[in-house]
Amino acid sequence: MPKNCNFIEKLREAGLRPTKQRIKMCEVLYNREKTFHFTINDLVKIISEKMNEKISLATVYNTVHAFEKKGYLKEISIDSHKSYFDTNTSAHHHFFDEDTHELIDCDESDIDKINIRKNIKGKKINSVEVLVRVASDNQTQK
Amino acid sequence: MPKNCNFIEKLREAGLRPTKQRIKMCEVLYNREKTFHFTINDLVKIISEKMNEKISLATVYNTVHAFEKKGYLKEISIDSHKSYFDTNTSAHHHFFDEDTHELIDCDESDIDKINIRKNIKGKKINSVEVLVRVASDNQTQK
DNA sequence: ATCTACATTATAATAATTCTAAACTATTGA
DNA sequence: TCAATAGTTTAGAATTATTATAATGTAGAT
Repeated sequence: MPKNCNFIEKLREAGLRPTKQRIKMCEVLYNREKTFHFTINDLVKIISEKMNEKISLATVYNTVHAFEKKGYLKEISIDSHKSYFDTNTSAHHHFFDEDTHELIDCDESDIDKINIRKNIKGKKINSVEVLVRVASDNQTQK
Repeated sequence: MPKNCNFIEKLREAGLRPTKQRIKMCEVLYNREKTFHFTINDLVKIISEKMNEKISLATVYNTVHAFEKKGYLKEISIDSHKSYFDTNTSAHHHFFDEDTHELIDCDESDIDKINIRKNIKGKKINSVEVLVRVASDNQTQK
């Protein structure tokens, strides 16, 4: 399958030049079954492991932010010490595993629609997101 | 009112020595009507404005983290670029004003109880928190 | 093929936070 | 009351994450 053609298209649509580095990053981010959650560090590590050519750290930062601005990535705030990004850019909820520091997407069906009873005058709601923190249940360990 | 006695007690209860700096920080944080949301920078600024004696930046970091560990403060993740802390340490929801970068607590009554339909095996839920991002409603400006 | 605007790169700069080690202080108990 | 000691504060250094810079490289248009 000529997979890269899709990425070249995708980049062009956003007005981003399809450079070697950006296509490489698309492959890492979007050639996946499931949505992908990562930190910049994770991404640099994956790229430097998977790819033969090297990529500059600055390019990874630039490209992630360019993708974010174009709506190809979404930043998730869970932990003020780490910036997570998500390839699922729709509004959705998350589980966060406090043992492994892993993020898990929620399906629409996992959480009922949230009803907000309060209004802040002159303000409209941009998003409503739930974070469910989980950790190993030591009760079952016995 | 001998307000500081309470803070000395509060610190002792947590096994923290009631030093001048810690009592000072308690005054800034807890002599308030409403819960207080702040960044370390905010706090340093407030202390250096309100107090006559100076306090070291390292002490503010140390003390905030000590208070957090003892459950006197809670860290809130909204923005990966800023660490917010909250004097309300109970599990509760927030509005975040994207214009002013201000955090607002939700009352219990503002948001219906969240029903989580998904289970992650071997994991128990530690907390469920909602973040409602709001911004100025330009529709009404007209 | 050449030009131009945009990208990439290594490195420097900045910002936030943590570490270090010396000086200080609250508590303990003689 | 007065050391002893264990915890605390402090300034500044070190570390880490991120952004800026400026030179070089490259995609796309002519």
